[in-house]
Amino acid sequence: MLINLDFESSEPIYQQLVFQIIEGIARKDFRPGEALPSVRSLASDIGINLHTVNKAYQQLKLEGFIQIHRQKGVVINPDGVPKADERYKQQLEKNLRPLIAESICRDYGEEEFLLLCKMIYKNYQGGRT
Amino acid sequence: MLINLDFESSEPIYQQLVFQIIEGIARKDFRPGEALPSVRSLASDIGINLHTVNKAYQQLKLEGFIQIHRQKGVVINPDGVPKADERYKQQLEKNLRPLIAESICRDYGEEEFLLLCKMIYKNYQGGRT
Amino acid sequence: MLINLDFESSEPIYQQLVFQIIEGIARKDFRPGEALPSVRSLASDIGINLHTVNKAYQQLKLEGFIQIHRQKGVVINPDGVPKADERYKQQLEKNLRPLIAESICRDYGEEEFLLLCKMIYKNYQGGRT
Amino acid sequence: MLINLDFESSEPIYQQLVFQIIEGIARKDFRPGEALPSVRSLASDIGINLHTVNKAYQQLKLEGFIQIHRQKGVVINPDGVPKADERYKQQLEKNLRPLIAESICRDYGEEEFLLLCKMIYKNYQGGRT
DNA sequence: GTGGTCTAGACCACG
DNA sequence: GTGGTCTAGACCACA
Repeated sequence: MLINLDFESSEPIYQQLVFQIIEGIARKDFRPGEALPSVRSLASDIGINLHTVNKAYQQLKLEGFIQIHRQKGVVINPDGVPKADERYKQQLEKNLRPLIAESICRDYGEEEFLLLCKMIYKNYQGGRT
Repeated sequence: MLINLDFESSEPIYQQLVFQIIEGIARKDFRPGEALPSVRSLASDIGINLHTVNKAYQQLKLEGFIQIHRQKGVVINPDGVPKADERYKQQLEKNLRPLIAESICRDYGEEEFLLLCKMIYKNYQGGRT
Repeated sequence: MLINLDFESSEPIYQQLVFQIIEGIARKDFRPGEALPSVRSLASDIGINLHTVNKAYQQLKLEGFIQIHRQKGVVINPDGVPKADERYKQQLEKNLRPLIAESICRDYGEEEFLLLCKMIYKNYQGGRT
Repeated sequence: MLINLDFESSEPIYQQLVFQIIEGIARKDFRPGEALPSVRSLASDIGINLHTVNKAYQQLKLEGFIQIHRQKGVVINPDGVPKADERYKQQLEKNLRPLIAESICRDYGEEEFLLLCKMIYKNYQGGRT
């Protein structure tokens, strides 16, 4: 399990961790039902506090990515991640708008932008490396 | 000038302000060379702290969107916004990755995603409303 | 004997087990004097730890629902469950208060609430299914 | 603001706190838009750690009871608490079932049970004392 | 001064 | 051994 944190970044560590795990799921490094390391072991592995890991796990649980079983530890949601609903789409649009607005200002054309997206998509769909 | 702030959001107010102005430029509500309200007047207009407006303006200046002159006040950069450079593209990709990774997890297909982007592009290119 | 456990729930398994058995008594699936499976057999039936079943049985014994005999095994209390006493009523009120307070906040009216209670009562009094 | 915590109870302090505030809203001690004490001041007032108060506030925020404004502090949701939805009703039923099942076992009749509920309802609707 | 984040260390319930 | 809870103390971004 590869976790790549940037301790210099202003992005909270727990959020970076959340994203790294989501990325792992997208890349199919983690399959539904697969176990994740315990709070403690992951924390010591990457050298951060267990509460930080716990916060990331709690958020992933809230969003339906993982399940936390008492004492059995943490597993990727065996039923798969909840599908995109209306709320998610609105959130996604809200997140995309600033990126696109700035791209327009900087003359970064629509074609280039879409190409970049496709490139990232392809990057994930390469599957387990 | 329409400024739409969400005081309940976890997004800092100064960042919301930064984005609203960038959006205005993208939508061509603000043209190069056009004047923006002074820190004081904008702050009192939307009922927020001077420092908050100032922080937003400073960031916009740093990124080349505006110029701040002691006498002439604040104007949209007459030379236009700096074009997208390599650094910007990397930053953009870094911002897009989490959005795309989560979309994949949620079965929100590439086509839909690209369609959403196009819609937002079209939305901005409608021009001055 | 139908036992329905939710291993993802934050409610401890032994408490779920306790409640399932209480529910069985309320529904008259279990009659006074009737035998319950031994700790061992129940544990292996539902695939949980011996200690977990034991903890549930101990709690049921403490509250007077069952009797545990070294030889005869576990039986539903032949004298019936102890009647509601003052202590029980206070406990019940303490448990109901949060539910009712939240219902009020959420505009879930008293009539609806009482109707829901009646429905649950009726549901149990249907008798052995 | 009266907060009554039982430090002996097995119920987590933060949950007791959550309930006390919900109770305050139900009793109309707290009106929509009204400010709540800051995390720090409430923590020192009742002699607990600020993180414990924070956890309670975060949960109340998640459930829509309060809003947390950056730096402006905490206020009761001005739009009122979200109405009871289907999910809430199911949760409520799930919480009521064990209470009712045990009542049936203990010969605590339906009439008495409903009377107790009504009593609690009346108790809250007395309004601000 | 406010909430957000992170660290550190401790105890407990659970299985 | 696991997650859940609580405490304590620190720094930072925000307004």
